[in-house]
Amino acid sequence: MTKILVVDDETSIRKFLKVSLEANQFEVHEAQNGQEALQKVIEVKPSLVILDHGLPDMNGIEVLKKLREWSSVPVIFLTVRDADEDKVLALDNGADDYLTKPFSLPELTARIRVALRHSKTEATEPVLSFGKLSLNQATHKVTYANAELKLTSTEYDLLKLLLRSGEKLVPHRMILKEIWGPNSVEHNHYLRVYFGQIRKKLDGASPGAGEIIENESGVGYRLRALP
Amino acid sequence: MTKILVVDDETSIRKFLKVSLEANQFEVHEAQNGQEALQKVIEVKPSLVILDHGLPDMNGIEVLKKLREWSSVPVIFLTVRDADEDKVLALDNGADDYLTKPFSLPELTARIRVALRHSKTEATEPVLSFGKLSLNQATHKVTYANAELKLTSTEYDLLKLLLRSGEKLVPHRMILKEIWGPNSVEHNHYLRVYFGQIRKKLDGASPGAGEIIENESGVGYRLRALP
DNA sequence: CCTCATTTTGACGAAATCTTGATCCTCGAT
DNA sequence: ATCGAGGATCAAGATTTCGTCAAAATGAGG
Repeated sequence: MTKILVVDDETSIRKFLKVSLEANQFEVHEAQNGQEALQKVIEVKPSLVILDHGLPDMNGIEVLKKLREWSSVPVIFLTVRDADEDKVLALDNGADDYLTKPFSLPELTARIRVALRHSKTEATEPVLSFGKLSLNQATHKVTYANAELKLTSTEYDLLKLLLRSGEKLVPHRMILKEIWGPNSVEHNHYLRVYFGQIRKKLDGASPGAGEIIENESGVGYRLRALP
Repeated sequence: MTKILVVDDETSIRKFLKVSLEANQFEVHEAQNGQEALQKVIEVKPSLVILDHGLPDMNGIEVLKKLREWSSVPVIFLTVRDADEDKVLALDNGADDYLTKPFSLPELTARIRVALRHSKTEATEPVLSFGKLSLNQATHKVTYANAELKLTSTEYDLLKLLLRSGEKLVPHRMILKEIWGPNSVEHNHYLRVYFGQIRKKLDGASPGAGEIIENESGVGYRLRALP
């Protein structure tokens, strides 16, 4: 569940946001002042922070500046102040959005979705691995024990499919449907040929490595942990 | 210079934004309707689009949806409408921000900076390089091992696209839609011709250098580290 | 209108990849 | 021990994708 940290000294506003956001499937954490806010970002690792401008110990901008020294978590300012300088200051210091109270809840949640959408695109782990086998989805390169394999795109897709399932068995028809489409569920022979080629290339990189691909007779294929 | 596309049917607003944004060191382009807007995004390749809600031919949301089918350029809605549903609709369909007229210019420029900061790619690095290959975005000059290449603008854009991706693989259709627009995703042949020309020019600068552009059959192209 | 650089198309051989069939192997059931 | 089903391996042909060259179209500038 996506975690949101709400930072505001007014209890009523915190409670209102907590209830409202939880109704939108977010996990809400709270902080009452700047010090606690910074602390909680470390503890909770929220996906987004909602920050009030006026806090008892330090103002929102100061909190934001401190935060930006080491964190890039999205921050939405939510405050009663509507002065231009405040907005510009907040936005230029790393805030991702700025909303003025009174605000509408639908708008807030929409803007939260925008901020989360932005941060999500940056962080997607492109590497799948199993034992000494590693597949990089960004570069489209596959290595076994650091030796690069030269695979065709179909071979690559097949290996990716197995890697996604870890050591779980993948049934014949599921592989066929996924790679060759629903009209090819019969062509069991493709699998023998292609996995044969992949095994040969694995052996080329490291003799014996081909055995990482295991067949369960009549059922399907899976990856198997090698010693 | 950072390019911004302003889409609005009212000439007065376009002129006002043009003057204001140019004072902030942006290069401003204009479109009066949705059709022209989509066209200009392809031609001009702006770093950001400012979109009005009400356009003569189609409304802003429709333009946004069409745009999002192939482009991830940041979009800021700028409109007289202040209804919640409009905001939520725009934001959830891929808009990055939503401002209601009358707006303050400092706030708009601050929000533009936020949006550009998010799209991070271009804004910062004036020089892209990979191995002995180097491309200067300020001067539009490309060199390999310090020898200058004379490239046409399309060749330059293609090389820039690969350089931005480093050694990541760039799929055919992504290159095509990025350079020639979404109606050309089928014209695979362009890539062969153009990369052929670029390779020849690279070889002219330093024999063998053409091999820095690598093809993954059926998938796409990428840069490859040369010994 | 002409010129020149560039883009778009077409054609064709080369290379890579896919499909198919033949043959041999393994293992459990009879 | 034999048989048969599913699996592995190999290689030839079919097909797709690439790289290359060059001719035709386009279009900006003189």
